[in-house]
Amino acid sequence: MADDLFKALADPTRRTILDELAEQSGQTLFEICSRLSMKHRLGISRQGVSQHLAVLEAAGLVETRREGRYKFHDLNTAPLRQITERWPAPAPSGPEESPS
Amino acid sequence: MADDLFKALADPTRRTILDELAEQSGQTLFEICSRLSMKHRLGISRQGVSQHLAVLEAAGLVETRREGRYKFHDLNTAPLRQITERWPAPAPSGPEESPS
DNA sequence: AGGATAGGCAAGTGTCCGCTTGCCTATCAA
DNA sequence: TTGATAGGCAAGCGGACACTTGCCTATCCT
Repeated sequence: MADDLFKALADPTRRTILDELAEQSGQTLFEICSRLSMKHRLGISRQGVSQHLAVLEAAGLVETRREGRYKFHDLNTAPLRQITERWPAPAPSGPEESPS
Repeated sequence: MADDLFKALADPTRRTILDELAEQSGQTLFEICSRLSMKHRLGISRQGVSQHLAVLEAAGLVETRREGRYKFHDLNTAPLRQITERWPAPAPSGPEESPS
């Protein structure tokens, strides 16, 4: 379950894709391809990007909607919360309200 | 930079180690080894765990302090923040104070 | 219909990485 | 000093994964 999330985040190209979708949501596969190529100088094939998107979708980080022959991709940051929830920041050492 | 962080989180055994250090900080290599073996039924060699700890330390997620022949390991959750900072939650759609 | 565009499936390849094995160093106790 | 404990270094192996290539399906436009 969480395995898919961390595996998806492990690849730098996939993280760049998330960056692009954060900047502009609803991009198609070809748009993402050209952005990776132009902005980030990433020489990667269309199928490579498609496979990355599949991994991101399996992790719940990307959601897709189909319209005709277009498939739009949207970022979903919700799964990222379980990371900081799993290893929460330590309780502050200063004086605190006792919640008992 | 962030590369080390995500790579460190990518492995399930390393995430379990973080769990153990979150539960009890300041464990030695041998303590972590026996916990992985007993609690989690993970058959892994001492060197395997040692290598995992090195990766976690390179990512800043684990800090170590040496005392005599013992080396204690502590969890540091601070690097996790850059994840949620990189892809922040979308602005709420409800009525909001205009910050202009 | 037919071409063009947007995307998908599957097999093959090279590389990185998790893990083990074997040996070495350092600190402590008897 | 000798043995035991805690940890480190380096080479080697096997599997997972990112990426490519080649071909196929679906939708749109003229």
